[in-house]
Amino acid sequence: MPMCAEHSNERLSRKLRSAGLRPSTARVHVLRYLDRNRNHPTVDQIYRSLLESLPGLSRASVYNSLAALGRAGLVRPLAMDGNELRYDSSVGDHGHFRCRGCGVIYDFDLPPAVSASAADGLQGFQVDRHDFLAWGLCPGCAGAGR
Amino acid sequence: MPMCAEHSNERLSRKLRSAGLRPSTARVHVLRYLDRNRNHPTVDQIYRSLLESLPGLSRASVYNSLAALGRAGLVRPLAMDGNELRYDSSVGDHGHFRCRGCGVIYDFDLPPAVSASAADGLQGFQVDRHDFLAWGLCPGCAGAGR
DNA sequence: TTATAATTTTATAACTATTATAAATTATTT
DNA sequence: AAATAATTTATAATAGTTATAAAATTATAA
Repeated sequence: MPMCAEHSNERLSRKLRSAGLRPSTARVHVLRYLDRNRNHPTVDQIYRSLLESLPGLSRASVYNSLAALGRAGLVRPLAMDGNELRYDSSVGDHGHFRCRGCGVIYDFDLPPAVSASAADGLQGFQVDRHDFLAWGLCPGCAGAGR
Repeated sequence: MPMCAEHSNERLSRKLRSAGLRPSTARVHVLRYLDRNRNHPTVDQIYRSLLESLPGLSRASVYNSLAALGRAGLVRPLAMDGNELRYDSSVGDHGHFRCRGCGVIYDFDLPPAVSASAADGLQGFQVDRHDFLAWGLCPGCAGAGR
């Protein structure tokens, strides 16, 4: 049974090219990692994981790739606290909830009306991107009484 | 005509006490600064400005004060990019828009329905706080054709 | 009021995430 | 295949934040 790595690479390369980006090794791997890991990883998590299959990969290259992917709209950054930046490959309209108990960041659906009516308060502004962020306790941690 | 500095201090001290915080010099000054500067200042901006009237003030003290004020719900942190943290003394429900042209962060009203219906997607979650963030170009910068 | 305890601040150092730089490499174009 | 442009690497520098211990302040109790 053949591995489909080449096919997957081809698909990702095409995705990068059609977004106007060269499909460099680092970019393909970063994009694939984010496609497969929908848990909003930090830059460090991405770097450490890719390093196993790409010895010699540099942190700067991961930062560069993420910045390029972000500019192209293929991924989006997520800053829920001041320090570390996380990345999300789900580009569709959804919000983010961070649990202060377990630290997990959950995606949640935004009714289309939310984004639309938020825009009502932004007449005359040109909105490139938006996000609805919430903090608190997830059902599990709330039940555990934290 | 008398200055009202003492009155102002008294008011802020009471505000701190009723929030369960000791009205230390640093906290009073940080809170007053945020009350008067609604432009979402960075920690560094707060520190540098207070240093003029409070020589000897340390950065750590500003960080400590802001953390205490944040826990008490008197101010709220705002992270619109990965690096620097800003603070907002408007605790009411509103969103934030950052212009990539001039860098200004604008407040905008959120129709009450927005927060309510966003909560629909968070059944079972206990939401402590939330924020609607948007990025793009403000009317002025959009007009200037950036 | 004085003594005691708890909290807060200061000064400093350490840490972490990110950005900048220049040389080497890689990909694209001619 | 050679030339050009873009990307990556390795390293250093920067910036923002957190940790630590001693000193100072504030609150509580005698």
